Amino acid sequence: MAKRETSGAETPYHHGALREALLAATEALLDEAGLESFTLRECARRAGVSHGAPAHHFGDARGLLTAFAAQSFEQLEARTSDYMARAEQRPYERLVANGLAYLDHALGNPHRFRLMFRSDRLDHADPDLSRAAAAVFHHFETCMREVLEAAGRPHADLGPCTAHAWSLVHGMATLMLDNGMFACRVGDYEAARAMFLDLMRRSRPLFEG
Amino acid sequence: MAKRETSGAETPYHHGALREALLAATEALLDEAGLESFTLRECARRAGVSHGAPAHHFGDARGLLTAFAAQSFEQLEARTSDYMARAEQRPYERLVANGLAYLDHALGNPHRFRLMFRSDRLDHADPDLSRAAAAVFHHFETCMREVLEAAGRPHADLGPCTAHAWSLVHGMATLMLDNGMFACRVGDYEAARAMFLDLMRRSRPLFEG
DNA sequence: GACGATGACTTGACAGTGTCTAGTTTAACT
DNA sequence: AGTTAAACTAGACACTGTCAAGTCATCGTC
Repeated sequence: MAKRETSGAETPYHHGALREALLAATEALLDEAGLESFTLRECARRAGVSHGAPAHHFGDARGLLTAFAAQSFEQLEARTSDYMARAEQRPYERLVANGLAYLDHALGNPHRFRLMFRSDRLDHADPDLSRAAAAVFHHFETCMREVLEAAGRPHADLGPCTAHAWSLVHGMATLMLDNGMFACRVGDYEAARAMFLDLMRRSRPLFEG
Repeated sequence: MAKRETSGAETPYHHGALREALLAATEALLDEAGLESFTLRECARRAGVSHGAPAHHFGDARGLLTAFAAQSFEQLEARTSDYMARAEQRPYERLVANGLAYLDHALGNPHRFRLMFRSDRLDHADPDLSRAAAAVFHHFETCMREVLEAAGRPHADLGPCTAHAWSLVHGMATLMLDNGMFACRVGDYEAARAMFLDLMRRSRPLFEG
């Protein structure tokens, strides 16, 4: 080959922001066709780079997916903060807002949400990922703690109550995504949200005693 | 090639029970290394046939996985019946037994359980799969109906209560499998069962009013 | 300013995959 | 006995992830 392409400034050798470009391509690929049709090579193609380039930034496919999942957890965390800030500032309403953020994140970005819990494709030893995931959990736990304290319930209930609430919202989200059983198809946000709010209303005495 | 192998009865041309052999090989592969390292060709190898043989019985990889998932749902259904038969014959105890069967199935066969909800690898239009999955759900719903009736609660609560209980146990199972968050590692059955029983005890007033 | 060194990226190869097509073997049915 | 259809083999294709080796650009140092 001569030097590069004949024309001038297109496709410089150094991409400059390949890391971000690859993460963006991953997002596009996931949203379009899901994790199963995600391909490292296609990802490189979209970023306009050769198939071997991603290895330099992420090691292998698992590394790229792990980085993307960490980013997704951070987005969830941000959404959670946002919802809680907009909610009525009472403990239970804040908890509900937290759950709603979780649900909306799942239903709004199904493929991204599935990846976040696909332990077989992720490197759970990765510090970024585990930090981001733990942050989401701790946020949730903090909400629950406020609910229990306001209701004067013993601290010993925190673990079980957190497990209960988180299992509930996580189970709902995954069943809605991967099982048609709730008669609430993907995309039917309103029905899903209504169902969640109803369950949270019913569960209230469980947490507030 | 002469006719076949020189020796006599080994590897007859017609396998005789290839369908079952392939399903068994799938089970072995999943249990050993999970869905991600499952391979149609390796599966054929284990069954002692050529790589193209499975297509005749299952069409493609999705078809084989779908058939296996249907079988797994049937196993779950059988386990549920078993647990319920052994339980104390009171509505709530039967409901708890049902949930426990679900949990044990998930924790005892993590890869199989994950596959059952991997909608991207399954053909949900398959009648066997949808029938087997629906059977599990209806079994669950029937349990809940008995609880509500015994407690004299309105029929309108059936939907929400079923959704609640199923989300709870499904969420617990998946979070235990794909997230280390419950500090209850895979294999720590007793802690998981204890946690589930505790949550079901706490939730009792929610369902019995 | 020349110059190593180092990171960013390309290129080609390799083993492996799922699926397709065409061909071969066997059993079953007239 | 001869035909038909099912069960299975064998080879090809396009594609994948990863690896090794090479090329290109930039940056700090003399």
